Amino acid sequence: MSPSHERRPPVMADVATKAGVSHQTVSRVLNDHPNVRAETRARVLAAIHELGYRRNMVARALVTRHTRTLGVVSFDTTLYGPASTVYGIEQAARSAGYFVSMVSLKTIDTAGVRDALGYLAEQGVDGIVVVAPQRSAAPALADVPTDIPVVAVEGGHSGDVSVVSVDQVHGARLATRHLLDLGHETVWHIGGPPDWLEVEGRIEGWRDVLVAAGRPIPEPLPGDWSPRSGYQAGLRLAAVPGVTAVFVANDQMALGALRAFAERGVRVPEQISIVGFDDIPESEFFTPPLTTVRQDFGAVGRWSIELLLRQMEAGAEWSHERHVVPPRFVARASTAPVHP
Amino acid sequence: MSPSHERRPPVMADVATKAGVSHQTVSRVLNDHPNVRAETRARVLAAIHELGYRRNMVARALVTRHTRTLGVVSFDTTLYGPASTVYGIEQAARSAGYFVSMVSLKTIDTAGVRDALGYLAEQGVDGIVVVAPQRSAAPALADVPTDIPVVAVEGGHSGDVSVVSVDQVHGARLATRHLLDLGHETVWHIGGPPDWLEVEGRIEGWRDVLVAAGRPIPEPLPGDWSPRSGYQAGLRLAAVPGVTAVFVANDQMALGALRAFAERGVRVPEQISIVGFDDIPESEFFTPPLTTVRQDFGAVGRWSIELLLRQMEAGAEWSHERHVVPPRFVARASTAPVHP
DNA sequence: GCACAGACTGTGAGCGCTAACAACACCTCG
DNA sequence: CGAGGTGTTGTTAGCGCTCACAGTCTGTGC
Repeated sequence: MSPSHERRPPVMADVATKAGVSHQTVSRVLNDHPNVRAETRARVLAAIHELGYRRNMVARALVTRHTRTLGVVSFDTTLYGPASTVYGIEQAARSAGYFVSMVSLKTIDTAGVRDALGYLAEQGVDGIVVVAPQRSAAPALADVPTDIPVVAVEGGHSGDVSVVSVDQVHGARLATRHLLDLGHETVWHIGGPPDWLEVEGRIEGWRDVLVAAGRPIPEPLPGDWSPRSGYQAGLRLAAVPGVTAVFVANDQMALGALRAFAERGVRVPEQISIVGFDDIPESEFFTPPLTTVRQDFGAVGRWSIELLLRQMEAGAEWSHERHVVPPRFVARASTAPVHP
Repeated sequence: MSPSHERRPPVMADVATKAGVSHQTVSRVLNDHPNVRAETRARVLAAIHELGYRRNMVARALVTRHTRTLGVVSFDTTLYGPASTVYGIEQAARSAGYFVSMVSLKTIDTAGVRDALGYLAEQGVDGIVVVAPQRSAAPALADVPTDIPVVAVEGGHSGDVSVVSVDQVHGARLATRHLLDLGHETVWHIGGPPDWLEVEGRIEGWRDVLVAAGRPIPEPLPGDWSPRSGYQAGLRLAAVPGVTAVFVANDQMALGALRAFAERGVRVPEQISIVGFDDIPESEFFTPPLTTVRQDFGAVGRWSIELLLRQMEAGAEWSHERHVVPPRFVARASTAPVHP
């Protein structure tokens, strides 16, 4: 009831009074303005400490017109890839002095992305990173509020935004070529969910190599990134005679396939060679340790912030940039020369 | 140069002018105030649409004194547990109409947590969830700014904050008892990093059951959650004669141990039984599929928001609450009766 | 001794919004 | 028919901060 009871946190004016200066001088101390006498600064600092004063960034943002907050829109941050990317983004943002406001979408559709961007814009974020690897996210990026910089991660080539991505095609080529080099006649493929751009890139690279080598191109098996879908595809593959090499679109599905083969008594790599994609921390300890293609998600996160900050500095006269992070082939024990 | 060139986004006053009303009426429309004539509302809405107006939430927050943003402090969101928890938090927060501002710490020390809390407080978040499973995080929670509600996930009993956690002790008991029930003389343990509260809980539960059954208590082997550390511990265990059952503090280390045993020619579960903890999506497809204890991270996330919101509503006269999420034992193929 | 630069500090306005109150129209009812 | 609601709108005053500008107080050079 009594207003004295619910005492409000101290504001700049309180500090000023206590230190015997004007609120403006307090502001100068807080913003490291050069023209403040050392003795005055000390007095202000003491008052701040004594009162437990904390600057109200909301009021500051209202006048400076920037919040030092970046928005991140992502999809299922439970998956290792997005989680690592977002982690990289967050670290890079914070070391550049920015906060991160997260929106994780349950499903990626144009409306969802559009809404998320709208919310973030209302919040006044200074820039946005969209980790939206699905094709259907692209249209939403097209009509983003023009006054706020956006970087897409693994996004489409939707003209108007900067993009950071891993060279999926190249990664798939490395995997496929490795298998052909081991003497396999052809390579089967377990793919990811259809709408994903990465999935298309991996199929493209895989197909390229087979075509160039004049090998038969088996129909890719469908998957959804989950170990279970890899397991089911593996079961089907185990029943197909003559399969000796499989390129799987991610490590988790590769794990499922490994399990399926183990159950069917198909020995890896003696009878079938498997290559995954991602190089999750577990892959090295699969049975057998998985040969795979590493994506440097941390680098993707860092680069997305790098491009975003550049774009924020440049302002309007900014030409959109594209950065490609190279994948790296990691040979382990799940592949072997074809046994005659 | 010309100020007309860089046109500012429209503000409430622009909408008001266009609709021929006062800015206050626009505000009323935006806030769903009942007392606005339908015809007026329509005119305002039209003006908003036409101008592409978006409310400035920063200005709004300055006067309402809340931002509709929740802060989340977490540790290494690359790990499955924290990632899933944070995901659950984010979803629950958003469906309650809140944004989430993330801070992921690289290392958890008191200073780091304190800083993170300070930053978030400056940002004006309405509440904070701290996913800080280490003992060293507790002191920082003690001196959190008193005016802002905080919920700790897997945190210590640091008196002053609400806590959501999984019953680690119970989970460990389930795992250990299962192994004893299968006829194993005793159960070895590969533990997590020392500072973690969960680690202590799991050791406690494991030891309890062994003590109650009057079994010998082997020295726990150290680990750091990584598959590699599990692998190394597994290698050491494979060299110890008479080991028939191991309870591993998480699934990733269990994977490493599985790998170590495979390399040493120790068959699982025929010669050694293994139980993990967490039930990550991969566990079901390990070789062999891992018997483990499931933690419902999604529920943890949802509950933490639930408690936080309650606390925010209650305000000062709030007594701190504790919610415990039960773990669930999941039997699979990595355990078997001891072979005589 | 006075003009003048330079260092330091204070004053006023305003960012875009909401809350509180005032004002007005229109109705109802004794 | 005037007192008193009730619905609808406008006016004013901040929220806590920074920016632009105006002082004040030195010290320096001629």
